[in-house]
Amino acid sequence: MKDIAAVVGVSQSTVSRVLNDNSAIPITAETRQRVLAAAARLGYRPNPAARALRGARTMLIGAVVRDITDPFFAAAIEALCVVARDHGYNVVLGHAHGSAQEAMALTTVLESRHCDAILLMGDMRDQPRLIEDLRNVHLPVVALWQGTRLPQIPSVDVDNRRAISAGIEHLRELGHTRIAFVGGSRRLGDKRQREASFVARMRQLGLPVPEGYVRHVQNTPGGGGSALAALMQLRPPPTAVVAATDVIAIGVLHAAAEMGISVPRDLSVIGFDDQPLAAYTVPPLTTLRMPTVPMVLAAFQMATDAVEKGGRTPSRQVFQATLVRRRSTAPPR
Amino acid sequence: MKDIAAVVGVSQSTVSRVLNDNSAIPITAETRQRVLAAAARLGYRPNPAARALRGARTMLIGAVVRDITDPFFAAAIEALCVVARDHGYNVVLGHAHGSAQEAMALTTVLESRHCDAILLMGDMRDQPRLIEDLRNVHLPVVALWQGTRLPQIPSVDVDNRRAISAGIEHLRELGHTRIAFVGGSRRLGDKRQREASFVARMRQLGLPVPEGYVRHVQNTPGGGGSALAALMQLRPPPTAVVAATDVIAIGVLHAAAEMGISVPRDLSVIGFDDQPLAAYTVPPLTTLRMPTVPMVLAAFQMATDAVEKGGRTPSRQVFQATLVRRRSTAPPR
DNA sequence: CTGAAAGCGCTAACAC
DNA sequence: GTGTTAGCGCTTTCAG
Repeated sequence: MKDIAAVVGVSQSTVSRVLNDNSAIPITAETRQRVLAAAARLGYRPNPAARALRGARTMLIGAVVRDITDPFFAAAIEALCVVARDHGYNVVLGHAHGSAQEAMALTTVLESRHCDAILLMGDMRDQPRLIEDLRNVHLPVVALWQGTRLPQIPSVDVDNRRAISAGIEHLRELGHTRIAFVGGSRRLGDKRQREASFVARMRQLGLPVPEGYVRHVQNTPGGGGSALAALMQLRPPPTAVVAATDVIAIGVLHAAAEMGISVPRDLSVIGFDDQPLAAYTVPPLTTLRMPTVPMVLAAFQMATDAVEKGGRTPSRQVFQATLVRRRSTAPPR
Repeated sequence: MKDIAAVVGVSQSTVSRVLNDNSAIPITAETRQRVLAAAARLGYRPNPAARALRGARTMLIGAVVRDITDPFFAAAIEALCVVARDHGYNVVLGHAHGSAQEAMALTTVLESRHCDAILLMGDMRDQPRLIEDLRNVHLPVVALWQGTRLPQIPSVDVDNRRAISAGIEHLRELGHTRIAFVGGSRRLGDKRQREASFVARMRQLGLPVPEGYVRHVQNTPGGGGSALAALMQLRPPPTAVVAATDVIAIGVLHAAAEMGISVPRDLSVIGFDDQPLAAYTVPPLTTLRMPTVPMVLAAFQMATDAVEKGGRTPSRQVFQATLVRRRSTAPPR
């Protein structure tokens, strides 16, 4: 910028004013043109670091995500990228994979001072240090799919209770009574809520939840597969499975095919999320659709509002999931 | 930092030296302790902007990705996150989705001055402006899966020719001769190379490539489905399909099931990438495994080496894909 | 309307 | 061993 000031023969401050379109301070049209021309010619690019130093926003939003492998979160991140870019922001990715590297999470957070705000995607309660750090950092933080209320942190969640109820209702209408649930191994966030909701709702409807009908596995297709293997040993085995996520449901579908169990004839399967591939499984997966884009948008706006207004307004938005009927569910034999 | 200097009663530079573990300049153990204590008490966090202003690295690496929806790229980004964090870096996501918003790509790049280096993931040739910008920016750029040699830009690629040959070879050993190919709609990067390799190799083996046996569709499951529908109208229809990506292959599997075509009995399908879900499709997908993690690591190291050494060393690394035999391929009827 | 100058938080010569 | 000082690139009063 100094260079361009020198070339044009004006002061740096004038250049700054032109380049920032500072409407409060009028500039001669001619000066403006000369500056603009010189800037273009010299290939001037503002240095964000210097701007940031002056207290300007970095236009970066941090996303701390539990597990990027999960296609559901991948889709969420994509949504965030789009939303962010539409608002002139870019996204910085952190991830809090495995509590072993918890110490490293610290670094992630420290580095995140680059950002104007932070989005927590997924439950981070097993990373107390991270949350502690976040509380100290003087940045807006919004929790998405935290699945549990974190004091002082505004959050955007899905109504797991109603969603799971809708899933059970669908199966019940088809005539199922022996319904199993496959949830996450660590009892975290949404998965924990879904499991609790499942048990509560089944009881409420007077449906049995026999020993072994609620399983905890890793949130992977492999996890879903091993859960199904175990479920099919039970006497009597379930005629339907509600999976806590589509990833698990995909594993159930896969394992069923391997075991020669026909879906939906011998077994109905419901997933949760409606991730992009859910419509293309064999058979297509009936699932509870997460309104991912609206949720991400809401979280983003809560975050940027907080950046602009400065204040932290602990609030909470809850979205509803909707049942998508495809062909992995049918009446029991 | 000024505060902590004031509290301890030493100069700012001393504080800086302690906090940066500057071993060249010795500090009294006692002073160090006092500084550290004060820093902890005051909850001091270094301001990265100020550091960056001094010319220090931002420890951010930019990833410009073609399409984050693609689970393959999602996996690649995850790999990058892990690699980056192991080296103290964070990842900034840009994306160049659709050439309509090409102008916006400019912004992405401008913003990317935050970063120490940039990784291009996927072919960006349809975004000439982006590439132009990148050339002007004085940052190390490494292209991953560019699928085409970009002048002056070091790249990491997979050997599409050999991979596709291995796929064809596998089908030929099983006894297939009527083999179709489903590739990307825009003739870009890897997908283009794979298609060209397919045609070349088939000719070389003296196998027919009838009219309509090479299809161009969107890189989505839906694309794979519509391609299969078209292929099955052909007389004679193919007995095997080589898909340019697993995403397309998943769509083919799905469509086959819908159409009552049994895989692998009536049709063999080969994918490309071995994305996480490929092992859990119904039936499990035979595919050409991309060595994603080594490739990402290589690209990351090329980028950071360039950051450290300062020089741009145009170079190119090529990795081999390996055939993973699962159950979507079998001898033709 | 434009210029001069201070300062954002930090580092690195250089001096003591 | 520690303090002083200048300056990274930019914005922003405050004077002209």
